[in-house]
Amino acid sequence: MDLQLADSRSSQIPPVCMKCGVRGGGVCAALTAAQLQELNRQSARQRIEAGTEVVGQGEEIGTYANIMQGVVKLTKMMADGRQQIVGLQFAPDFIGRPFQRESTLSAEAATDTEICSFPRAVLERLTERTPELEHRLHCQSLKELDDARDWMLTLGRKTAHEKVASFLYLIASRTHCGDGVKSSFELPLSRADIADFLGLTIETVSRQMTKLRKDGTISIENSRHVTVPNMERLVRCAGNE
Amino acid sequence: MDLQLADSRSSQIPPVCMKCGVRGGGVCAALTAAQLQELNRQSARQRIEAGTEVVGQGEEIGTYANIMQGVVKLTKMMADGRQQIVGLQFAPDFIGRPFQRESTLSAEAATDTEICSFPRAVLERLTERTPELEHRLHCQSLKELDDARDWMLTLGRKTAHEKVASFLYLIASRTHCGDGVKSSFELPLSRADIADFLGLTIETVSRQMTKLRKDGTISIENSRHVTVPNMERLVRCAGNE
DNA sequence: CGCAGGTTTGAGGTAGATCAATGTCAGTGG
DNA sequence: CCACTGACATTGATCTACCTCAAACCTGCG
Repeated sequence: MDLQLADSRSSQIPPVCMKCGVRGGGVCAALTAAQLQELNRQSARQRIEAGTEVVGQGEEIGTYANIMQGVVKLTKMMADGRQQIVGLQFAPDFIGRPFQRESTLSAEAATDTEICSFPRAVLERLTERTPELEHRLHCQSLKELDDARDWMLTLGRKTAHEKVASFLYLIASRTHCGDGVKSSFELPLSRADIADFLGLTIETVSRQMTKLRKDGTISIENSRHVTVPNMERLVRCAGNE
Repeated sequence: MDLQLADSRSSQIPPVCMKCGVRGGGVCAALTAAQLQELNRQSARQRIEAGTEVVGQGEEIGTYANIMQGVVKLTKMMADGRQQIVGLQFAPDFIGRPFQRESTLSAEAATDTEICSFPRAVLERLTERTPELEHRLHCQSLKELDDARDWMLTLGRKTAHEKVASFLYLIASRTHCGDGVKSSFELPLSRADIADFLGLTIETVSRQMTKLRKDGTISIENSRHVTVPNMERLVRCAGNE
């Protein structure tokens, strides 16, 4: 034990962690009360406005973070400005690429977001001592890898129609309010972001959305709010049969 | 120590492992001699012909494996037969998705391949006891994730010309024979596979290859053997500036 | 009201798909 | 040695899904 504090408070879970809605689901669940104390001493809850960058492509990684609320998009950009969203993260996901000094992508808040961030070094120290923490991080990496590969199939082999349906299905399943048949939700992304996620243009996204609306597959309350009367039908449109 | 054997031989690295060319680079490097013994008792070296499936999409995962030689492609298939390669693995990569019963993709030998395979349960038992092993697996997952995300940019935002150049560059860098300027290599994939990797058709791949040849960016000895006189030029074609 | 940011709609062009033919090369058997 | 076969690759002609460019349309806001 290289923890200096040994009084009774050191074994209490910090109040902010007690209140944290995502502690059970996030990587913090792997930590003891004492470790949470240690982490907590160097972490900061932050509100981040939509559109703000958390880490930049090519920048040194200074901090990691947990998402407490909101949606964060991971994007890659080419030298000429073409852009691709390569991942969407929701609470209680962990943001950051362990074991690497420089980020190969940029992380940006898609919606107004709350994160709990802490210095790189603190997490790495904890990871070395806590196999369960590395296990949690590993599981998250594997989940992200599964997501990425699913999306590669979408990007490489689906039509624009199927891509847009796949996207709506993805958001519906992450936001999961509804009864399994019907579903209604806010889109966390603008049309431009959706286009960057699907490898399409804004116009094509828009056209496919109106096509799905005219089909009756979805209805659009306003450009950000969508409801799906019959989920199975959307799944069929997405090509997942 | 729940290891039963305690004689001197139990602390020797098994002969087959001593001869193994990839032990240093693969996940086995995390294991003690005793653990290698344990793993070795249940593992099998296998030669696998090009085109043979190792695990199938939707099948239960029975075994994991290390690639000793050759190239393995990871593919996803839609219900109607459309297909996408979502990853290429080279020696000494580990094949398998830890902590999951059923495979969401299929792994198939792209070239004639040698693997060292072992039952799922053995690896999982070792992982629980050996944080260093999980760390190695974690690092491999992260590397695969980086690769997947790089490729998402390629799939979503690059032109057919750039895609083919990116593929050639990828193979050149993995095969790394050459001096950094010039490079010459065997393609481990048929035109059909390349098309499935790039989200294109065979015909488009072929046309872009001949275009690159007529440019002088590459020369094609035979359909499988390519040489790149100037690597930087290929990189420029790939859109990586 | 007018203006700005995001979204939709329209007209026309093009990269890449599709369909079909031809070419190449390693076997195989006469 | 040369014809025949089958798998794979290239080439050509046409078609279409998606892009590009341009205009109109919200919705909120000073």
